[in-house]
Order: sequence, then structure tokens, then C-alpha cells
Amino acid sequence: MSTNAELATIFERMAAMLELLGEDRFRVNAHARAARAIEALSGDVAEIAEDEKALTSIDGIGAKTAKKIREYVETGRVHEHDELLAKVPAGLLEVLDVPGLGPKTVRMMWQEKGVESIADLKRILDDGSILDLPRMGEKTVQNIRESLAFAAKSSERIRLGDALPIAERLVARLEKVKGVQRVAYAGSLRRGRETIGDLDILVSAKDGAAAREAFTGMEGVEKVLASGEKKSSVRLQAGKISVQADLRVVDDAAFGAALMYFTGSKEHNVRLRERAIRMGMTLNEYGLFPETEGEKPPQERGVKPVASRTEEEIYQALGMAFVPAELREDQGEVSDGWETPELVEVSDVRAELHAHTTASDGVMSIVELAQCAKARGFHTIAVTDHSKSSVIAHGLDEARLRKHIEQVREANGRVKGITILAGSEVDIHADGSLDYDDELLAELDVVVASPHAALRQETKEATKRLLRAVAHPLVHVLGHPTGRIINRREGLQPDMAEVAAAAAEHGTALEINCNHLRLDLRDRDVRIALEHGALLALNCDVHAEDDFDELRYGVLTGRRGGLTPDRCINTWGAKKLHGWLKKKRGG
DNA sequence: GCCGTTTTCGGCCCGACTGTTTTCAGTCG
Repeated sequence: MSTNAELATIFERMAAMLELLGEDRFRVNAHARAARAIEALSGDVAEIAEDEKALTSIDGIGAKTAKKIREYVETGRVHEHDELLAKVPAGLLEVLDVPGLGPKTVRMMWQEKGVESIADLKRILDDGSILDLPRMGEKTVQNIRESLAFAAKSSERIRLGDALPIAERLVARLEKVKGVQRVAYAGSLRRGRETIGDLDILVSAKDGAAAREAFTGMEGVEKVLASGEKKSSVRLQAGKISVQADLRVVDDAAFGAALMYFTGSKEHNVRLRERAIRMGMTLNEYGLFPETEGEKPPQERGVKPVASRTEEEIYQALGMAFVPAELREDQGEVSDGWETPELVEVSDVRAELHAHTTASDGVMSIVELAQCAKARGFHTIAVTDHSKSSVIAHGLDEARLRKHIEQVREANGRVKGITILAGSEVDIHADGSLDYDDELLAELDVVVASPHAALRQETKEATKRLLRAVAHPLVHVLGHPTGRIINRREGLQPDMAEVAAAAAEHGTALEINCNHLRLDLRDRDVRIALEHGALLALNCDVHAEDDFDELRYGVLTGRRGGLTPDRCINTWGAKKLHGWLKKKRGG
């Protein structure tokens, strides 16, 4: 784990432990916010910590937090964290993660019943002594049991590429319900995060009850967790995916405010509300309201909102540029002077530079692949089958590759309306050397160099390895740079700033592999790459026709990192792209 | 513990739903 991630985890745990000790909630919140601030940093916290002012200038990090950060950088420990660990049983933090159990309840279980772990929780559930606790009845107990079972079944967050199609089906279904006006998915899914905790669906309707009934009665609903007039929650089984889905029903006039609220992030919303208050207004999911006297919230007193129908008008009324959903993470986008970047879109992408055919582990021929790419409006497709070391993927040895190049050239002459480039996805060996010699690499139009094995290297070794590949004069693109698989394999953890700086220096593009299992580079690494001046490639790593559809996940990831078309080689016109590729072939 | 268009103290976002309660605490997002 990087220093940033380690420190963020420490502050997160401190927040949880302080909460369990019944500490002041604002102090708890300050620790949680510091954790998020550290996690969101694009630079190495250890480097930033060298300059005292730089640390405290970060939102959410004050003098005391800065001191703890420096203590960690110097000694590898935060003594306050150690003290808390001595006071709070480690297993109690897992109990706190059980849905429906919050700090008050867990603290009570701990103090009254000696619960220090999930096993202890199960014990008081089984012997019934949990019922001795105040506010603990049969239904609550049953809900805790089900939460435990659910947590055991789906302990991890759902991948973006699994969640988005489910959400789209829910939206399509609700759009058909009579009286429904607008439907949208929101939450971390709309923000394009690589994994999603649950699905948030928003509906405006003349008849809220019909929408609610359609939602809770939908195919795949295993349990209705809550069903009120304005809000419903269900547990849903869709294929192998088990997920919670929340439905919120609002008046169409408040759709924008609700969408904004439901899209989050929570931190972004908090900043917006603080901004509204400074401007003499108040913001909630019903709209942006002028500040008025009254006990009840403004929407219940008939106060007319300043803005509520669309997100655009609310941002405008707050005196801000529109913030694309992918950038709503409280990373400076609510500050004065922030401007909306022209982020890359799916329709901008005109070339695929990473694709496999039946020669290695793809399922399409060269011509079939080219026709798919052409059908999507692409001007260029690169055939980049695996190199010889990828034995399982039927990687090509030198002789097969030479023959393959000929076949690609021949196909390029035959298929009109698209350029088919001869390339290779060349393995980067553990030491950073490549799987073919330079003479052969020089014959290829495109070289994507990717790590496939030895993915557990230490940071130092991994950095050295990738730096060598990036600096190789015949390499165009560093493919799936870390080799991570979401929820399955951590992959390499190189010093991304160093890799990005070298990529910028040598004119090598860093790939955002769009496959939803990979999304590699990840969002924060895209940001680092851009900050260091590197170019990015949005590649689908095509093995079959459907893989072209993975593009949108990569685009979302790129947008989260702030990727604009000018920095993404796949959006360039044919002439510019081919010229750039040829530059690494001496002209 | 952080922060400042209310600036070094005194606040700190806002609402829905459930379950156990007779008016609300706890949790969630």
C-alpha cells in the first residue's frame, strides 16, 4: 500500500474508534475528513509533509492532523492511533461495518454485553441476550441476522461494469410505468467510480405509488428493506450480482435538486450546502432556497426555490461552473474560479489501439475485427496480439508474428474505410526488457508494452521495470500499467508520478484499459499522469465484439481523472495519430 | 479537530425511514 493509502486507513480507523468511544462527533468527522483528504491527494503525502504549510493548506488538514502525518512519515507510527487500538478491540470495527449497526448500538453491545467481534455478536443473537438491550426488538434482531447473511454473501463492492447494465435495466423498466416523468440513476454509479456500493435510482412521477410498487415488485427483488412515500430500498438479485437498490420519488419540479443530492458525493454536497449558507441560502434535495425564518424546512412552508428543476440552474445560482458528475468528489471543484473542463466523451474516440485476433486469444479474424471497428466509426484499428511469453494466450513467436504482420498488411489493403495497423501487445519482463528484439519491434506500426507476469513486485522494482519499458524508443503505449484486477488482484504499485514523468519525457502514452475488470490506469493515476504531462490511451483490449462496449467504463475513469480529448491519442484524427505513431519509427 | 463574507470562538448539511416508542433515537445516504 502507498503511504497515502496507509495513512488514510489509519485516520479512517481512528475516526471509527473515536466514534465507538463516544467522542465528540465533530472530532470524529474531522478524522474521517482528513482520511478522505489524504486519500484524494495526487502527490505522495510523505513529500508534501516536508513542507509544513503545504500540509495545512489542504482542506480538512489542520495543525494537529499535520503533526500526526509528520509523525507517521518520520516514525512509521501515529501514537494516538496506537493508544486507540489499545482501547478498542479490533473486531469491534467489523461489527460497526454490519449494515444497520451504527456507533451507538455497537458501543452499547460492547459495554453491556461484552461484544468485541462478529463472533460475539452472533453469540448474543443466538442466546437471545441481545433482546436485553434497549430499543432492541424482534424485528431489529431479524434485520441484524439478515445483514450478517448478506454481508457474508457479498462482502465486496460491485464493479462499475456489472452495476451499470443493471441500473440501466431498472431505469428502462421504471420509464414504462404510467405517470413517471423522469428517471435517472445517480450515486457513485453516475460519478463513474470503479466500484459501487448500491444503486440509487431517482424518479419524478405524478403517481409516486405506482413507481414505488413497480420498483419493490420488480423481478429479482429478494427483500424490501424500506418502503415509504418518498423512499424505498430493496435487496436485488441480478444474475450472480446481489445488490441493494434505493428508489427516491420526487416532484418533477425538484428533479434537478434531487439528482444533485443523490449523485453526491456526500462531501461535494456538504461543500455546496456550506456555500449556499454563505450566500444566504439553503440547499437540500428539494431545491436551493432563500434563507427564511421558520421551524419547518422551506419546501414545507411554500417557499419558492431559487433553483430546483435542473442541476445546471442550481450550480448557476450558486455562482459556479457546472460540475460533471465524475468530478464531484470535493477535490477543489467547489472553489471560486474553478472552470468546467471539456472532458473526453465516448463519441470522441475514433481509434482502438489494443485488440486481439484468433492468432492469439481473440475470437475474431483480422477482417472481422476491422469491420467491427469500422462499424463503430473508427478510422484506425491496431491488431496487437500477444507476444511469445504469454503462452496461455497463444502468444506469437517471431516467425508467427512476421507472418501475422503480412496478413495484417494484406487485410489493410482489402478492407476499405479503416486503417488496420500491425502491432503487438508485447510482454514486459520482470526486469523491464521486452519480449521481442528491437529489429522485430521496428517492423510494427504500434507497440503496446504490458506487464502480465511478476505482478507482485515491490514498488521500487516495479517502478524500475515500467520506467525501462516507457523509455524504450520503440514503445508507443504502456498497456494496463499495473496489471491489477478489481476486487481480485492488487497488481503493481509503481511510483506513478515517476512513470508519468518518464512517459511525458519519452512521448509514450499510458493506457487506460477500459475493460471493467481492469480500469487500469485507475482514476487517480490518470490525474497524476495528466499532471505530469503524459498522454493517455483509451483502449478496450478487444478480444470479442462486445469488448468494444467496454469503452464507456474507460471513458468514465478518464473523466474522473480529468482527461480531455487533446491528451487522449484515441480521439485524434487519423493523420495526427499515424504521424505520432511514425515518430517512434524515425519519421 | 477544522475553519473563517458571522474570522481565533463557536459553530459544524439535511432529510427519510424503521422500530420501538407514545414523541423519538439511530442509521443511512
